[in-house]
Amino acid sequence: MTPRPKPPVSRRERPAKAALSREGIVAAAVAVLRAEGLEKVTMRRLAQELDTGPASLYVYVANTAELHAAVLDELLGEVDLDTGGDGGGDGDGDWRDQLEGVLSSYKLILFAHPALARMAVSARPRGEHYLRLVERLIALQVEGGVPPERAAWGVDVLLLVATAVAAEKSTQWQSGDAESEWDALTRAVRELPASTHPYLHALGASVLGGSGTQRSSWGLRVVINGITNTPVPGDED
Amino acid sequence: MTPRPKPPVSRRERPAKAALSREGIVAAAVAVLRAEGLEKVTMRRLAQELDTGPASLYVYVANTAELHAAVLDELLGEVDLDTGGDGGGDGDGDWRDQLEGVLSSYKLILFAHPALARMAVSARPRGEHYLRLVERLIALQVEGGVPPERAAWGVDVLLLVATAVAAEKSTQWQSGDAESEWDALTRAVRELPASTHPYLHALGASVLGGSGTQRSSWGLRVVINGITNTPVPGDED
DNA sequence: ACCTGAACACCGTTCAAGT
DNA sequence: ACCTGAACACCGTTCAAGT
Repeated sequence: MTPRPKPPVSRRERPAKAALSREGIVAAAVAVLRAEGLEKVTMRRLAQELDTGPASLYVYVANTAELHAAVLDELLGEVDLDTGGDGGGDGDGDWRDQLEGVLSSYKLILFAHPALARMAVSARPRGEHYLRLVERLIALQVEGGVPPERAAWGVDVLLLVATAVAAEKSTQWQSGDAESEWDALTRAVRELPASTHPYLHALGASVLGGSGTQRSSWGLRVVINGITNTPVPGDED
Repeated sequence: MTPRPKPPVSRRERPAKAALSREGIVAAAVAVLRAEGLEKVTMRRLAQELDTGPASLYVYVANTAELHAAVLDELLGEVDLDTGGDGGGDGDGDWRDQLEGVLSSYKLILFAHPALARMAVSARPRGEHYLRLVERLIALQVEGGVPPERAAWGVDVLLLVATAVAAEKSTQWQSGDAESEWDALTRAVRELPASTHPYLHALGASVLGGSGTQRSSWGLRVVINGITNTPVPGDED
């Protein structure tokens, strides 16, 4: 709680006054992200971190949004593409489990960075690590028997759900008053008159985003099952 | 393109110097939202609109996030809960169509307000209009034969997808250079080597969020079909 | 080319002081 | 109680000027 001023991040990575470069800027951004969160990854703060003025960064980076996107792609390099399923070397675990595994690895990264997940929902990344992930997700589906075009549509929904779940859950734990907020919601929903809101009255606040992990993995399975059961306009399964 | 200063929104609704109130603040916020977008719905701007200082608003509203949430719930009052299906009076159109109809009405509102959709992904609303929508979505599922508890979990995923699709699509059209951005992405994906990215190479950029309406309604059907095919931990269908 | 100081046009939120 | 002026501590981005 003591708000004493923090020292600049990672003095070691910046020995003297290194020349500016896109890579350097992104690296500094990742460092600040890890240490203090995306809110602090601002042009002004980064400039300070790199011993220059904010204007200088605009030579290498178009704007803040582009910078944040680059940061996300950097982190996406850590997604484990070969997890899930039987985990053995011959790689024929159930493709659904593997799909879930990869997406869980993706979610884990976003869980650690709420604000990044939020960003990813609206501004779809397109960096190399992201494309690698997309390729893998399509491959797993096709190996599982999903027609390629449907798999291509499917990857959109899969990533959408995984990203949105991360964006949602993460902000839930973030605000300190999570406990009392939840109590308040529970009470409010339970007090809804059964006459106008029979289901909410009966089911209670558990409706609105309950127990985390279980629900979110159910959500992924819903999408996977949905994909295998829903032909796109061109195919008939 | 001429950036001449805009006059205050809706001079008529604010005849003299009305007393402050939560309702008044939210109403002013909605007016500014409609006229200039959520980015302009700031404490300072609203204070100016209401002829006072920003500090005064904090008597009625905890912070900017809470204000934005209230604005969203206000708009959600316009969701059409009885659309889709056969549209006739006896109301027994297919429940899936009705579900799609209601969610489309929800999406339409979010499409008009990109920034609001973005917000809704991470900070789930809990206002009265939102709860009405949730109740309706559960009811439609249960009428269609989905076990109540599963329907409760399902409504989460349905709203997640609808909201995220709106958040995503809307920001896509927003940036003026949408056309050239899209071309650039297409080229980049097509140029990926077939050796490392066989599927992306073959399928092209259409993978990453193609033709809008068709895809997003497919996404909703995927979730609906997924729900009917995926039992939750407690039930066996 | 690349880099920068300084400025423009904003933010959210708090707090002591007033009514 | 309710309201406010003024301040604190920030933002992104541009642009003319320098090297």
